[in-house]
Amino acid sequence: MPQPTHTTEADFLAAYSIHDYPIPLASVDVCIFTLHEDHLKVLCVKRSDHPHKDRWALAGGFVDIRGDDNLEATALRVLAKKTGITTPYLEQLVTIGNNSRDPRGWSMTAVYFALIPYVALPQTGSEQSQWQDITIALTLNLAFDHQQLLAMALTRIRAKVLYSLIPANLIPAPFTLTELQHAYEIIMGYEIEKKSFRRRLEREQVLTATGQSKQEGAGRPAALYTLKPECALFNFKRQLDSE
Amino acid sequence: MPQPTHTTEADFLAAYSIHDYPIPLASVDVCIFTLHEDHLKVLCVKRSDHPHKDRWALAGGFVDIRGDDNLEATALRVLAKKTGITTPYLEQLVTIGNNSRDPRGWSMTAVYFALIPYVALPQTGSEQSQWQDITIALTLNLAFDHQQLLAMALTRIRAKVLYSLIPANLIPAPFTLTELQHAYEIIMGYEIEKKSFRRRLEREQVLTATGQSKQEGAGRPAALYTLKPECALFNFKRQLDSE
DNA sequence: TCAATAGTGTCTATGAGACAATATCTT
DNA sequence: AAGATATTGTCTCATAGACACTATTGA
Repeated sequence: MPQPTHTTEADFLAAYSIHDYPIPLASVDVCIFTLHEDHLKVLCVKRSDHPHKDRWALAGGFVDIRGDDNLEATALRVLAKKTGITTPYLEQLVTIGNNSRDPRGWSMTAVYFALIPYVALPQTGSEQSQWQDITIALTLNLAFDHQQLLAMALTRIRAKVLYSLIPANLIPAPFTLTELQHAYEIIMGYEIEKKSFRRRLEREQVLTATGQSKQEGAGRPAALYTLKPECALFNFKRQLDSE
Repeated sequence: MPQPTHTTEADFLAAYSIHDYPIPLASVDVCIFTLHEDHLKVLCVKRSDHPHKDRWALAGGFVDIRGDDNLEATALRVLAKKTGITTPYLEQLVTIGNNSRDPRGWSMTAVYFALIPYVALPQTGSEQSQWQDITIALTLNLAFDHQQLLAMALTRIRAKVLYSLIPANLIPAPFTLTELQHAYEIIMGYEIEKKSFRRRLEREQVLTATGQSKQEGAGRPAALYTLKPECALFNFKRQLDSE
């Protein structure tokens, strides 16, 4: 790709056009997770248009370089459109770029995952979106490479659950310690020791007691807590047993 | 962005042009690390052209959608061009996309870091590349947002050194346990206990003894090992103390 | 009082840190 | 033998798991 030589940067930029070279499509896909009725769910969208019309897919969209200040803004726009939620836990998972994932051409997608407390989905626009149980979603033959992206997101979440506080982002606050532990157990797929679980939280002082309590049927009321905002990204140094 | 409706996917794709919408520039940047003379070094390139002409930068380049099968191929191409190395440890770090990082326009870059044993740099082409000591590199006022990218790469590596085998990728194989431990210590910035270090390696059986040994001046010869290929991505469950 | 749920006490097991002791080289 | 470097033995400490025990509520 030979280029003329320019004396100043301004000179160079004035002559520069991105259309001199073909460039990839740029998109963002978001695995939006929540917990509902004792199951981990992911938001799936029924595609209303080509390509892969009428197949289920993850939430996603092209980067709008006029409207989106940055990649995260694209992710938040996609998320807000589908769920109405504007302050999720949002983490970049991976970026995939190749010529085979999208029939429209060489495509580069930044994949994020978002964790939110359950909300009923507003059905906006022509695309139908739905919370799908994870085990179901993995059998839906999702569009593009979304099956693999979802699998990667699950792998990441199941790794992080062992040493982070991410499940706190999947349930409404305030929550009881039992509710929080239950969120961990649903993601992990097995039960953990109540005492170990509480000891870690206590030792690291990552929760705030609201002073309120909540009663589950009969039995002693449980204290309610919130996650300290400054501890949202806290990582324990030692992991829980991986079964 | 209104679009006509198409009956079939083939119909849709035939009418599709990526130039209907403006899209970001797509690039890959690579923090190439090595260990040399008891220091962690990063490969820096003196930019021979605008923008940021004559400033130091990380290795990087635009995605070539005709030549690169995928993003990793772009990273490997950049790496091979600068170092001649084709089989590095290569890990995706983060992807940054915004309108401010590159004066040429909205730019999306997938950032990788590569870990390689030291090699003298072939000086190919017009751009001068050099191994820079990390502490120096952080003061070079790198081009674009490369200062931040380098800082992120360092953060990632210093986190992973506590529970992974990544330092083994920075030294030539085979290596002695003392050499490997030294690689860890350079990255960590403090010394660790020989016994703990060796115990972990022994317990997890992640190294292969070559049967050879190597003598460092006077003193007992040290056994030589290589990293088992299938353990390249092994993670210890517990971390070393973070000082 | 009993059932149910929340919360605690405490013993064991694992694996990291500390550091002393032993082994195998060169000079 | 002395000095240097490699390798191992073993005690201590921190933290997770197991599990029994106590606490507080409604019926």
